[in-house]
Formats: sequence, C-alpha cells, structure tokens
Amino acid sequence: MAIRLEKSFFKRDVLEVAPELVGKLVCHRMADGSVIRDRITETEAYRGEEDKACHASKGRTKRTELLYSEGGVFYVYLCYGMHWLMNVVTGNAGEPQGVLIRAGELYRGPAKLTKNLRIDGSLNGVTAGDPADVWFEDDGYRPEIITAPRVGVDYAGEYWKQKEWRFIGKE
DNA sequence: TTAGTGATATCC
DNA sequence: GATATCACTAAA
Repeated sequence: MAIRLEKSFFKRDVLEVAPELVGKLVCHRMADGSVIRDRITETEAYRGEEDKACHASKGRTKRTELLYSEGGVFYVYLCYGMHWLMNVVTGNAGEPQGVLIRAGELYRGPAKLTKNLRIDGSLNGVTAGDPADVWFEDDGYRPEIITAPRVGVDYAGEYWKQKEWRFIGKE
C-alpha cells in the first residue's frame, strides 16, 4: 500500500530528505485522470546560499525565491532552453534548500524524467500533495543508498564539487 | 565532441 | 537592449 508523503516530510534538512526520497514514487495526474508514476532512483541536494552549486548562492531573486519557501514546494527550472529540471524545496521558509530529482527507474536523466512525467513550468511553485496533481508516494521500498559527488558543478569550485550530496538507489 | 535552445541575471 | 551563463540531451 502506498502512502502519500505528508508535507512535514519535506520540512526537514535537505540532507535528510534527499536520501529518503530515493525509492519513493513521483506521481502526476493527467488532465484525463490517469496517473503517471516513476520510482526515484537518484537525487541531489542543494543547500544554502553558501553552496555555490545552488541557485540561491547568487542571492534571492525572483527566480530563486521559491527555494526560500517552505518544504514541499516544487521548483521547476528550464535548463538550456529545452529541459525541465524538477526540484522539491525542503526545510523551513527562509532556508534555501532543494532536492533535485535526477533520475527515475523508468526514465534516467533529469530532463527525460520531467519530459515523461509531463512536468513543466506550469508546476513551478505548486505544493506537493495538497490538492495538487503532483505528489510523492512511499510504498515501503527501501533501497540501499550510495552517495557520490554531484554532477555538473565544475563551476562551483573544488570544495563544493567534492561534496557527496548525490544519492543513488542501489539495485 | 558539438549543436541546439530559451529563461535569467548582469552589464551597458 | 545586449550578452553570457546554465543542475542537459541527442547525434555523430
């Protein structure tokens, strides 16, 4: 039996939420009522203004403002003009933190995942669960988690580059 | 390895 | 208004 994750699940430190999100299911209800699901196999944590790889490191702007809201809010970002990347804000309001959903069991790769789940900018700022049509489910699956350095953060410098804030579910 | 793509931030 | 940047993918 699958349990829908409560908003409180996201109101914790991103370093607690990110690994726990691995193995969970992302669900998205379509306009016609059908639901698309995929199991998360890989996440990454982005935390704080001091984390140069985090968008919030550049300061609070219209775009990053969502990261400062409280846990459970989706932060969907268009990258390279054609790829939507899906994040979930964690922690309390005022603490810029977020989990990037990097890959699913069916759709590997952050942009493929959003493409196949029909995630796009219209979901930016939507709260998970609630009346929203996007939410997370826990069906009891607990994969073994392995950590690794984050991807695509060369520009963030050695210190942040080496942080093992990438969480991958082991088969 | 490179092209393609568009929103955002930063610089006039 | 103009340009540089970007947490990517697909094709070669």
